[in-house]
Amino acid sequence: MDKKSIADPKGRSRPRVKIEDVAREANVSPATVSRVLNHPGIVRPELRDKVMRFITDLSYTPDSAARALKSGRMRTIGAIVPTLGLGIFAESVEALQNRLSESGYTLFIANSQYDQRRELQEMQSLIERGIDGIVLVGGSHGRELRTLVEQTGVPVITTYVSKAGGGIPAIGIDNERATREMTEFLLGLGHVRFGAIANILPSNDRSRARLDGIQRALSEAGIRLQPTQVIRADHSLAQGRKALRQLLTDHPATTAVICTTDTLAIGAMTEARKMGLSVPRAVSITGFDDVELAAQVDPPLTTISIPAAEIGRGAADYLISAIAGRPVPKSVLLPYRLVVRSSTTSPPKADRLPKRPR
Amino acid sequence: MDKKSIADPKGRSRPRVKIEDVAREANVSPATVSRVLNHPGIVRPELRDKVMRFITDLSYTPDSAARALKSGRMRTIGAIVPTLGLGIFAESVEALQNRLSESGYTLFIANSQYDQRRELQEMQSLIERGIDGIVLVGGSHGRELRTLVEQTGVPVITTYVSKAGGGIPAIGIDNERATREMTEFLLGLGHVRFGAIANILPSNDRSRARLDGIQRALSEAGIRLQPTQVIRADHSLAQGRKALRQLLTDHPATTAVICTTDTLAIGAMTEARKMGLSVPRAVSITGFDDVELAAQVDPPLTTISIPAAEIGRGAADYLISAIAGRPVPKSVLLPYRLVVRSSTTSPPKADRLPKRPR
DNA sequence: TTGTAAGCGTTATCAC
DNA sequence: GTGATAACGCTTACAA
Repeated sequence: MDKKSIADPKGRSRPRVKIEDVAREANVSPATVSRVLNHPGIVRPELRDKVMRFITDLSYTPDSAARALKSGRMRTIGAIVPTLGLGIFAESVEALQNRLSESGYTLFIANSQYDQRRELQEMQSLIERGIDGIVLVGGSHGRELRTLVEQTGVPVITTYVSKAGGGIPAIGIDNERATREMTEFLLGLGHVRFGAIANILPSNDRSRARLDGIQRALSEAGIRLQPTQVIRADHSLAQGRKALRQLLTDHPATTAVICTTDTLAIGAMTEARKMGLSVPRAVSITGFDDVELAAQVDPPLTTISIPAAEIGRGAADYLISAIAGRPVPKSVLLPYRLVVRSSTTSPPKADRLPKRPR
Repeated sequence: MDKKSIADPKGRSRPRVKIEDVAREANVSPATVSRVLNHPGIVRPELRDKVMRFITDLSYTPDSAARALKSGRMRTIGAIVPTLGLGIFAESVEALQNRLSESGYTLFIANSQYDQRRELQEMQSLIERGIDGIVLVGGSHGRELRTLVEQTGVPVITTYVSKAGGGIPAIGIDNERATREMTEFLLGLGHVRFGAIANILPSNDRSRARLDGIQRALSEAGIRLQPTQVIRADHSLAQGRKALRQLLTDHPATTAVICTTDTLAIGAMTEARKMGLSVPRAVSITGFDDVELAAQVDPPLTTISIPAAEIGRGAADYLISAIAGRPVPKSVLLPYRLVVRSSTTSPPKADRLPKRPR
């Protein structure tokens, strides 16, 4: 019951110092102390300095609950990511958090486990907590979430994609364009027998877009990917391995395998080697994300590098502006980068001309 | 200025529904509504149900700021981790978050970048926000942080270690014992020429303890590790590679390399292969953490598996109990597990007997 | 068991 | 430019 007290060195607890205490010591009104803190410009410099001294002397810190109650702002941002276990999300979240704390905001983090129902729940819980803004990942979110956003008017931004449904602004890359470029790169190398490994989930529109990019580039080149040339997999190394084995069992002539994430690609490379296939000589493999490991595996992985930290910072800046009522862009398109390493090369000579094996 | 309002479908904004609105509709006093929410047991069942109906009908949600102001509890926990980029932390944090949200708590996450000053700053900022409890990683935290904890009386628990300084309770494993066991395992295999790769930082007592365990087991076996047999490295694959190269350049006869994390070990394995050394035939390499990748690399890595999710859940349970004033354990020791895979074997015959090369 | 009313610590609208 | 004062929405003695 000794609400908001501070235990002093001897264990006794004294009450938290409040604005009134500072006011009394400094011989001013609480209102002035509040002004010193919130609108320093409108108070006489000498008085302001004096008050400031007492604030630091008494080590007064405003009660955030009272402040929030009065002002309606919690100075708090929420982020809902599919999982923290992916280095790529972690990097954005760290950048987001760092940028926010520079501006006096604190970050709530929730994870949805790639489940739209959980995402909605977490969103509701954040809104109930009076969150000032929300960061989401990807553009597929279900109608309920979108109406929740509209009804509450909370500023929301979605990340890793270049556009999201329902008028939600986005910051990220053009996933489809990126894999299209990757595919064109492989086509340029002379590949004609492709396979794709994708972690498709209803809530994962990044992967969906990446797969679309592959198929689009291929069909523009007159190549149609059969259903069995596209393997769905959960996002893990083990699934990447399994997917590659299945793909090469069904289509042994495949010379290029495009994966929608590095994790899948690295799993696929491991399995290829285990099957006695040299990468890239027998089969070229590509990833997406450019995680730390991608450059370190053997052979180093050809992949798409995405500006994860920049996405986090950009999301922070967007929300801070939106909350302050400043004008904000509809969405922000960031550049990705095709990083060519050693997991890709031209196909074995015999395969360069489409010579269908019987 | 339309504080806490909700934009209705047409864009007009109506005020947030509050406890008084529910009370009026239900023909009861605000106090009753509050009681229904906070102490359902003490209100007559029929009345309670009736009020509940209005609460859901009006979709009333208590204002958390007002609630916090009045009750002194924010229903919020903070976690300060060195970095989110490590899968092993991410796993604990997710488990922590999931357990907390089951109990109506929300999680603030901050990252310290392995910097004690930043950790202190984040801690202060969390405390100013009226956080109810804090999760830390590791046991080395600087005096200032410890006095802050004592003075404010905020419940704190530290994770991944079995004991922390300054009377802060801990939940985790015995890092030193784990590497001692690992070292004894390698000794049992017949190794006598060891090397260690450790990511030592002042703030990282886990690594310190792990290194101590190695040295202790070795010295009990009559083997002394020379300074050049212990390579310090930052925590990255690239540094693991570099460290291995240096170690084997200075001590080419080394047959066993113990690393304090899987990341370092995997980097070391990559480099060993590049140097033309077979793992484990020429050199055995071990890790620590048992990340997903450890089982997937070639050869699969012998390592120590730590119960990351359990640490997260345990930390949540601890804090929830502590906040509720229930009795809590001084600290919790969790079991680790030595996972023997294929990156370790007996040393080449010639090396089994300590036969010093000139 | 339920209602009344007094704050919780702050900010903002008034006067001065 | 500064000082009273009235909320902000809720919880909890205390009274009924």
